[in-house]
Amino acid sequence: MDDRPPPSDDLFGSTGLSPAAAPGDVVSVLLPFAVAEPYSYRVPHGMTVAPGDIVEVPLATRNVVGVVWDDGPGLDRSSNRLRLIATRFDVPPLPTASRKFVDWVAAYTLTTRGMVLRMVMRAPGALEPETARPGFRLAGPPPERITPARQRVLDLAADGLAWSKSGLAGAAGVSTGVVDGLVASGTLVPVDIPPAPVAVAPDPAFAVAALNPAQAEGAAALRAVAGEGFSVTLIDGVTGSGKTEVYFEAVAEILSRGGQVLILLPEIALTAAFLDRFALRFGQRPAEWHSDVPPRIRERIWRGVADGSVRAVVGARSSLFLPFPDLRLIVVDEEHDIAYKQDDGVTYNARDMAVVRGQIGKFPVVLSSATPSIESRVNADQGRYRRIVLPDRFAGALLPKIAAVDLRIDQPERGRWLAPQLVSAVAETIADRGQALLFLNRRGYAPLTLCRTCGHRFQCPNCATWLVEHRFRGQLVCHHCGHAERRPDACPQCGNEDTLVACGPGVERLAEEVHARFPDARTTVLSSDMLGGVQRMRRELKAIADGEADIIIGTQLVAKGHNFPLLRLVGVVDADLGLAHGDLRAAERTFQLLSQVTGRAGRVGGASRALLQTSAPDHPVIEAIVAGDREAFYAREIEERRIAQLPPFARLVALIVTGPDRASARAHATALRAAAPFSETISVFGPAEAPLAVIRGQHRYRMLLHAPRSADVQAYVRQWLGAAPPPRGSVRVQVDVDPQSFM
DNA sequence: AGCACGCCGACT
DNA sequence: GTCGGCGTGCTC
Repeated sequence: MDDRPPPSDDLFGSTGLSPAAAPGDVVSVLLPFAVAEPYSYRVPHGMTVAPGDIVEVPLATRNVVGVVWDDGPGLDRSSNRLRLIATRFDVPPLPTASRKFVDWVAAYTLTTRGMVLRMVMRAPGALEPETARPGFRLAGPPPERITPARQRVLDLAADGLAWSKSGLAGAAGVSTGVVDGLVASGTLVPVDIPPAPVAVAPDPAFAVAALNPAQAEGAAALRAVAGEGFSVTLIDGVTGSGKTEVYFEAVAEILSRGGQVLILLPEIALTAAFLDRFALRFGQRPAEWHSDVPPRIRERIWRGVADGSVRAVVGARSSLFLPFPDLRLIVVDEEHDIAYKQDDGVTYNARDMAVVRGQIGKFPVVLSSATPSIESRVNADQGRYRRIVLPDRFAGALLPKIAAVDLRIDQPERGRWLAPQLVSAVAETIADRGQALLFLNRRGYAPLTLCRTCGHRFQCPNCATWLVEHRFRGQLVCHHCGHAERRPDACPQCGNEDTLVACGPGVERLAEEVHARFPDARTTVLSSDMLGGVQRMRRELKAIADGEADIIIGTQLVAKGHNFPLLRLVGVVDADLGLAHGDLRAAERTFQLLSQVTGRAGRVGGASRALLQTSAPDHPVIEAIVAGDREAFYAREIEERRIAQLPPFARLVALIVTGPDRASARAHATALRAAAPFSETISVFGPAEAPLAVIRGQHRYRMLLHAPRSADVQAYVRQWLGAAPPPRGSVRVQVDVDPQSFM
């Protein structure tokens, strides 16, 4: 996102304060699913409603939850057939800012407002009043017969507080029958236990951090903008420079003024450690919001956010849609991360939408990254965003020395993946009691399995992809749809045994080589498909931090935020991996990933180094990483984007046509292309079969729309889709505004 | 989102 | 010959 116009009221029609609607009046109600527009309902006797009120309305044969919207009545057919609102929930109304945000996101992403509202209404139970838990309190006369068990219960209940039955029995070491007996005798009386608060207000003064001069300057700048309406600030500092401490000061400022804050993180896996870090600074954990939070807790957080009692939320991109009545700051951590752009039914980029939410709510937005996205960097360079640069590593930690290993000269042996130079570096490091990290962004054992006799390759039955061998599990797995099959002993095509060969390396295969080369080293493999889930992962990370491993082998996830204090060497096994396909952001992503993973080394004390195995040591991305010259990378990449008129110097929209067979997808894509309106400035490319031609049995064709920054691409696409024949059968058209990838 | 309506395989 | 699979379409 960049300089596109701020959300303006005329985008949504009437947004002025609508008066409460009285019985007999007709109001618009937006429903949380893919209906195009709000429906009209009549307000029944004895009820008044206003925009934002959450209501239950009849729809066909059942009742559904919806939100009274700001639109005027939209139905022109005889209004005496309108149905009545069934109930109005006794919960705070959805704030005006949230409603404007829903409208804006829908208009920008070209989805229906209902689909966006669905992302707001993701805690259905939150609308019911919170049920108090039944409990008991000491109040009545002592029982006629006193026993040792009864006495223990009474001693505990003497505090006069409300106890749950099981809690009281458990603490007294008796069965719940003893408690029942005391209830029967009237000694204990039933009371409601009020629900525990889902999050305690953080204390902005709990543990104020000691900041270095650069951090202090940044923190002061952020505190200054904290009350000044909308702005965007990019905190740009290398890994370990203390960006979090700086934006925590902005968080503290807002908390001390009584506002709500939201911190977005790209990955759920990172939140646990982050919550602890937040608690160290603010004395309390913030509320946590992502898809793995259990439904009960989700409901309570949703309610707490809506009533203003939850003051700080840390969450995934979906937390942008929580019903904050008084949000005054959003921080987007690791703002460059592509995890912010995804499909939750609506294709949106949470970083960009956070900026929009700030514009609507008139509060500051902070973007933080060691490797900012090209978009954010350009916005900062052109003065649209404030930029805070943190140049140094904190507490004297040094940046690692980085060198390339030229695989054309220093070749690994056949069937091996580590070049002699990297092998000796690992040997030296572990001999010296340091840890070595080998990074390979490929899960499993081998990315392709083929038959040496007949050439058969194992392909996914649902996708146009090769199956990846996972040897520990004995399976061949598709990384796109999850299809898994047992790895056979014989080739399914020619029937020959012992003829299947694995091609290329994955982390499992790399581990095999490491075990062979360093049989005495303690080796750990970290991969997102690791058995044992989050718990196991947390244990492994702690074990590594405690020095219980010598060599760590990992995929992408080791690059992200985890701190390995003993790490002395990072080896990137295939630095060229991300540069292979001609994606728009291939160079940017590779730069970011390599910066992050090499930044794992030497965070605290001690000399450290990183080695990048590459067949293209003179590639600009590799050169920039080796030279430690971020600015060279940014300057060059920004200039290339400008010359090629690619984002952020132009706008792109992808249209993806999917169908159950190649012919139907292709036919509709062709028909759609023919309907594209003529434009002097907007060009449409394609359709072409997508690089991933089939996913989950869906055949895919892509078109790409290219427009100048000033163009209203949404209006163009809306007109285009309106002019095109509607897709028939199970053909679908997916619109992706600002696509991140061309796959 | 649900729920009904509508056209093609395995059963009492 | 029916029961029912879920593909498609509609709900103020």
